[in-house]
Amino acid sequence: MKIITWNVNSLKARLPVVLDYLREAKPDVVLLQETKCTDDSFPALEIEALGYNIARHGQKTYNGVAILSKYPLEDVCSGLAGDAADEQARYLEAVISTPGRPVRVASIYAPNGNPADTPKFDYKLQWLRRLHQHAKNLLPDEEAFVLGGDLNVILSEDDLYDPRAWEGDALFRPESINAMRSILNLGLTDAYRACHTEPHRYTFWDYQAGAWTKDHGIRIDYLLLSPQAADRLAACAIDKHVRGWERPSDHVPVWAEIRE
DNA sequence: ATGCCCACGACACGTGGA
Repeated sequence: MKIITWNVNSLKARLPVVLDYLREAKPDVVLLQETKCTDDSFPALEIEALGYNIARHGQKTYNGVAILSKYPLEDVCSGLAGDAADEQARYLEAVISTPGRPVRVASIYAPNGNPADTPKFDYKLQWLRRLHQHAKNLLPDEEAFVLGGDLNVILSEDDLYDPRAWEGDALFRPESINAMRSILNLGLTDAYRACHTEPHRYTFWDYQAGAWTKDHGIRIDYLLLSPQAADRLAACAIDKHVRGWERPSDHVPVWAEIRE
């Protein structure tokens, strides 16, 4: 089963690129972030025409996550537990019902958190703590699960082009790194790092300052696997070439192949 | 040292992204 995660930075603005990519990559499951559209205005027909079932959790203008699947979606649940007052559409979970072994997946859009001396940063850290708690609650069920998305955390200096450029940024603050490490330390596997050790492989390049042509990127999009999913991991890669397409997202897709 | 670019909402530029 080929599962991809992709922050599209507006599904409506990106629809031609998304459809081209789905036709090229033929993923079974797609975890989308920053759809930036309400559930009513989600461009479902064009995506369903390619054979996908859709679960969506959107809001106007900001955030928004969705799951596309060639297999039926079951047990769909929107919103991250731990704060009933949180109205930002950043988490959607479902079970992919295959003829073989099912896989639980989540599409995750963690808060950016900048500027780091404001309540936005506190919200980011609190949100990551809630994600930690939720992952901890899932693990005893011993299911294969894949938490995929834009975690908005740069884990190490191997995952960015220039540490000085990111010093003090909410994506690279020690508190953010520690919050994400504590999630990994529950026993989750960073699928890309399980398959590739070479440094400086990125998933995001800023639109500004020629970041793409200079390869000034960061790695902030992840597929985090439960032990039962990691046992079935066959391959993982970053589809970097998509960043060079016409009107691209600033993020590119990351995919993993999970044996059925 | 800072902004560069892009998307959105609803027309002008402010907000948010990372």
